[in-house]
Amino acid sequence: MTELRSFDESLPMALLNAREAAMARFRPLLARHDLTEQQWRVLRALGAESTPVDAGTLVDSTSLQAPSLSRILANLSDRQLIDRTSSSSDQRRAVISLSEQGAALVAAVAPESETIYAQIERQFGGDRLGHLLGELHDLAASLEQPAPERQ
Amino acid sequence: MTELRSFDESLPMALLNAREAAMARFRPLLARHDLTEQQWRVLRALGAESTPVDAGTLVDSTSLQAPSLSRILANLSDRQLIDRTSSSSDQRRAVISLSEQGAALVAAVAPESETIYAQIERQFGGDRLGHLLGELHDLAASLEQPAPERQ
DNA sequence: GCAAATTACTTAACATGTGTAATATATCTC
DNA sequence: GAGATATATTACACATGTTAAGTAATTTGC
Repeated sequence: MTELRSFDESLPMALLNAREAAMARFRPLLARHDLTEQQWRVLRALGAESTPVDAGTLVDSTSLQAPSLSRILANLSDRQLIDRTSSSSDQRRAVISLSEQGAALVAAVAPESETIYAQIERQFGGDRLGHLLGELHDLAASLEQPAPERQ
Repeated sequence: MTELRSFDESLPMALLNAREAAMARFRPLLARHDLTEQQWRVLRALGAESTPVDAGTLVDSTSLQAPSLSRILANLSDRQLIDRTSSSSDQRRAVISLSEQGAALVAAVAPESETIYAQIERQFGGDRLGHLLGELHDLAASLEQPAPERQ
């Protein structure tokens, strides 16, 4: 009989717990600004771009599903945090950018977010955290490769 | 002006992406057995216990909220995957254990899960993965400590 | 140049989950 | 026994995942 590995040895559970613990630090900040995690992911992604992006790009960079993103964009647009137009060369494409208000919100959240991040680095160790980040990226990259056939 | 750290440097995003990548490997397995991630977390937690547990214990071990757990238990109970009684010594306490069917389901999923896990270890390196798990546990542990006051 | 296929995005519908608050019900404390 | 506390469930409002269908714009093949 195959023994199932314990909770502690489960990679998905370890990742979930670590993320939960990290988000617990950030969630109050987002709540103060009436933002869900996903809404913040979108605003953050937009803030990272120097030029307006289309919805497909956002789907990729935020790891959200297209229907979820549509709803979130509608919400952010209602709140006037983003501007939406359509590409002149391809009118199917939505072109999205931070509005002035949206940019101001990102600018307001950023320093608080960095403060929290600095706390985490002090507690866990900056170098150690940097190394962990690298490992997480590598792990995600190898997992995105198809599983090799067993020889 | 505070520059927001890029997506790549964000710990929550890195954890989310890594978890997504990992779950992508496991999700088809769960789907074949008509289980959501959370339902599986509960069954797995129950499978790990040698004795029946109460709902509060499950809340802790699965990182689910009590109301979510209640609904999930109702669902699993409808599907006869768990048995629920109440403690004779304290009738507020729900006493939950895997049913015979539930144990059979866990036993059916376990070997497939281990196969997937072994693939991940082959791709990423077993030692490296073990070390990463340790770091994730440590990170979660330090994050669960209250943030120290800045000196 | 036009019908058919494709692409990009949106909308709908449904199930599930989160988060907070309110509600039994049982137990404990005085 | 009255009131406080603990355990679990229920209720509600909302966000998200997922699948499917819909709309409009563009490209392709003839």
